[in-house]
Amino acid sequence: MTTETFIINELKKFLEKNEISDISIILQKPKDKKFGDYAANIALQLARHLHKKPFDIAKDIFASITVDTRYISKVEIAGAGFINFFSSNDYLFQQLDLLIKQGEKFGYTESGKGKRAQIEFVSANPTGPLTIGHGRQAVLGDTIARLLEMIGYNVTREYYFNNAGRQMRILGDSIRFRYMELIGEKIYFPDDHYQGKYIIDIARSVLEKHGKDVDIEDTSFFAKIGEENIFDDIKKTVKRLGFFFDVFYNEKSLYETGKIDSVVKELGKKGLTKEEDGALWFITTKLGFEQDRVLIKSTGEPTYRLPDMAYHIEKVKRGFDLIIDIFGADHIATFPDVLAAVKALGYDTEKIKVLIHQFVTLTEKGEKVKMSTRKANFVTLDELMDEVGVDVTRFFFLMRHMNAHLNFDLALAKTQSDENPVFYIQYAHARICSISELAVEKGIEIKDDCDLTRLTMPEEINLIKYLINFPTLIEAAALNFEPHRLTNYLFETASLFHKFYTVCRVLTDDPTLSKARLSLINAVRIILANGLRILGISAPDHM
RNA sequence: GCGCCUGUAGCUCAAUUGGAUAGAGCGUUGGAUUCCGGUUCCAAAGGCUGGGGGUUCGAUUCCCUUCAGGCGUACCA
Repeated sequence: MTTETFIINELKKFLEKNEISDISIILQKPKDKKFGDYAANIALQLARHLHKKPFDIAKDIFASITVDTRYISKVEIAGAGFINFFSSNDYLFQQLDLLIKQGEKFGYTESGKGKRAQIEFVSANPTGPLTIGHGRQAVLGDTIARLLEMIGYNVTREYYFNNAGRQMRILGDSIRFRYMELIGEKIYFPDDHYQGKYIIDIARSVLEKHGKDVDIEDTSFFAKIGEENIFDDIKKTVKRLGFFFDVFYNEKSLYETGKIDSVVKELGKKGLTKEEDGALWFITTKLGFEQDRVLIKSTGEPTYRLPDMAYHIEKVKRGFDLIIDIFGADHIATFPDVLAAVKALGYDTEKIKVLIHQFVTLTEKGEKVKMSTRKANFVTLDELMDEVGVDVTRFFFLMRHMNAHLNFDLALAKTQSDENPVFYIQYAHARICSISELAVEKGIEIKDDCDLTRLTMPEEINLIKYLINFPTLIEAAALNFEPHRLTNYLFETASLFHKFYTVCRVLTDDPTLSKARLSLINAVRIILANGLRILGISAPDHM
């Protein structure tokens, strides 16, 4: 049992005794230490209910609580009627011991055990290298997947793509024109085609591999080679970021298996489609939307919407307990009607969570840099990693709430300075490793003779309290899909460690104290390493 | 016009999902090292949480309104 469940049980007893049922007990962790380690606002909640002053209710509750020193050391009433609980040191030491024994396993929980999650992200069509915008999404998606794995989920990382249609024709033509240019033909390169240098590189590779006799009218040949090249690069970029996709889902397969047709038919049966101006429309106005949407253009080509519906139906059918879509803010309007169709056809959309992240604003020397694949004045994800490294790239993308615009100051990111929090955290890890090595040199070894009760300084106790909260934090970050909580937590952990370090010497003349402190910093190292692992960031022994 | 997101210290951002005196980093100013890694630590200054109403014991958080910025508002994806 944890202190938290102990306190909740005590409060429940009070509620049962007074036959109160419609109140949920919420324990908070006060920011200010003088308010204890856990605070209950239950008396304030009950005030209206019982028509009594909160403070008087708090007094009644206070009287009913037994102080079990295995969990708590004291209870206080404060303010208008908060009840504050203080953890006992016995409990802290026991949890610290558990942390050290579990080591790299510490932080795993089981609330998602046996459940399967699918998370779809990046899903960029193969028309160019991944940009910084994709980078934010890639890192967010992978880290959310890692967090879900921490709480027991089995996670499928999925990439959905479309290698047909207008965009691919433009890609094919872009390469074709560059190829013609290379073999000495005079060409006009249209403004709305892909301008990037990578197109010329691909054209050159076509020339090297296939010579000068390629059919220069065959757009689809060039498109196919372009797709292969670009996908190879995308996969390399993703690998470099530190993960891989389990599934690349080709939109085309939805046509081949008849799933697209079946969506059209089913929507038709429900009376949700109509033909107008040669196109087939989805009558979204029947479902409460402002305007109807085109499903199949008058040219006979479907819009993105139709395969998206079929794809999401497939996701539900595949039996996942949790389905996550990550989109950039520019796709904000594209999913409500897709989900509405899925729902209208009788599939459970409750399991689908759509996460929207805001854009990355790239600034260089105070000037905004506009990103566009078509125009090619973008900075690619690879270029960014070349400049600042994988660790900094990942951390920067994760440290902000995804709803907030991310201001990526390229100049600042390029300077690998101490302004960067990732170095601060890694430095703490390296410093601990260094101390531990020195301890070994001095012949100080911890076996089973470590007396944690020697840890009594406020800096030590604060550190322990913060460390043992790690599993709770992971759980919250995972369930809310908020990786930035973990970056903040690790920064704070490093900070508490550095504060401890300046006040408490680890290797002293007192062998039992030294061993206790060595255990403590080992616990810090475990937390930093486990946390960084979840973020996909290295935890170096030396820097 | 309408929809979604955002607005918190000079700058970049937090705030335990409605809690107690709104916190960090950078920057500014001033300090700390005979000793385990100074890429560290301590302190000071800096705020009407964009403005105005409301809901209640209590609001940065929820509701209304207004202002500012971003993204959408396609027979592009």
